[in-house]
Amino acid sequence: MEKRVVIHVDMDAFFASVELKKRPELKGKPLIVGGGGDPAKRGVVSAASYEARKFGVRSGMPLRTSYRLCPGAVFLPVDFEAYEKESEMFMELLRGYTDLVESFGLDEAFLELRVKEGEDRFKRSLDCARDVKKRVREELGLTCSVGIGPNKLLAKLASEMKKPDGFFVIKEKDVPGVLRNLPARKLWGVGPKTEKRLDSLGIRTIGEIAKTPLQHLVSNFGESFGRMLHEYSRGADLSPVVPFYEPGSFSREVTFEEDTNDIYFIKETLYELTKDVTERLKEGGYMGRTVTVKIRYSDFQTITRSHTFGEKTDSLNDIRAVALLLLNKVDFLKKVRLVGAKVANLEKRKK
DNA sequence: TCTGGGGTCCTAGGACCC
DNA sequence: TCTGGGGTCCTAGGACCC
Repeated sequence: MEKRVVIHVDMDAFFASVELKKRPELKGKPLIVGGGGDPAKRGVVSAASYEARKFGVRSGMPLRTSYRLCPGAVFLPVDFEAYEKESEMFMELLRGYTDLVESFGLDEAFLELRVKEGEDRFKRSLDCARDVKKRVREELGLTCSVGIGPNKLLAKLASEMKKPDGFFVIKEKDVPGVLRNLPARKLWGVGPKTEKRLDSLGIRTIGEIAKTPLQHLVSNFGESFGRMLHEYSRGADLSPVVPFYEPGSFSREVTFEEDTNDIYFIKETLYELTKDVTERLKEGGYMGRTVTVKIRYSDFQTITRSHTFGEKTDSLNDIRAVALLLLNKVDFLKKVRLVGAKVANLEKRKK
């Protein structure tokens, strides 16, 4: 019998660190990457250097807010191409250790190692993880945090523990001690909403979730999510490391610089978005069946309208025509801040 | 001070079929 | 007048991840 061990590698402040490689003279300064790089305009923080984080800047926060917290920061626009290039080198480096590498976004990956019965599971993973950190530093000039565990859930939790430049191992026997006092929010799948709902039930830590009877979780959170909370809070996770997923959808959306009720402008924008999505469809050799149009109003209310074709398609004409029909089903009593287009239900085109 | 963009998965209700 | 039970597909919305 083989056993597995999972390593999670998480690049530190990835976008910001790549920018520092491009502009070493900015080293030591607070650096905020987001949107078009103009903190007076709409956008959110994609990454902040640790110097900027000292001021309370966090990724996901509005750029304007980050400017208020840290007006002395250097603001830079997102340069996806640069990060994708760097990410590809990172993933390639990791694939040198095993075929079982699952990328998770541009800056994270899971590695799975298989070890024989009797062999110390963690010994080999420790050597591997140390080597990864060393080579990421030497060959990419970047630092990363690494976590090791018996599964993805615990490996990811471990890499979180000692950021930045961290290294941490969670074994099964450590689970009660390490997880017990962590806030519930740290658990995979627990976001702001679930955190609040748990709190209202008097549950604040992962240990408290683990002590809650399964039936109680299921009746409050549903069969699927309730069971998930029950298992994750005990450190249990059987999900495999999967090197490649077929995509399920392609989408593009834009937030306008200013809210608008100019229907022609919205239509024109939607046209461009469907064009982009269709191009990606064709490039990847996919066809889709479901087209969805998304509208976000100025009050942030977000609605979607979708249509499913009887046959899959990658025709710009079909997709555009349906997108416009769907747009007719939404009302424009309020101004619009975002419009989006998505094609889902993808299937690989037959050659 | 407002709140990006690209994804995944889940739920609930209705239509439709057997 | 009363009207099941199960399965599948579709739509719309929401939570969460990076």
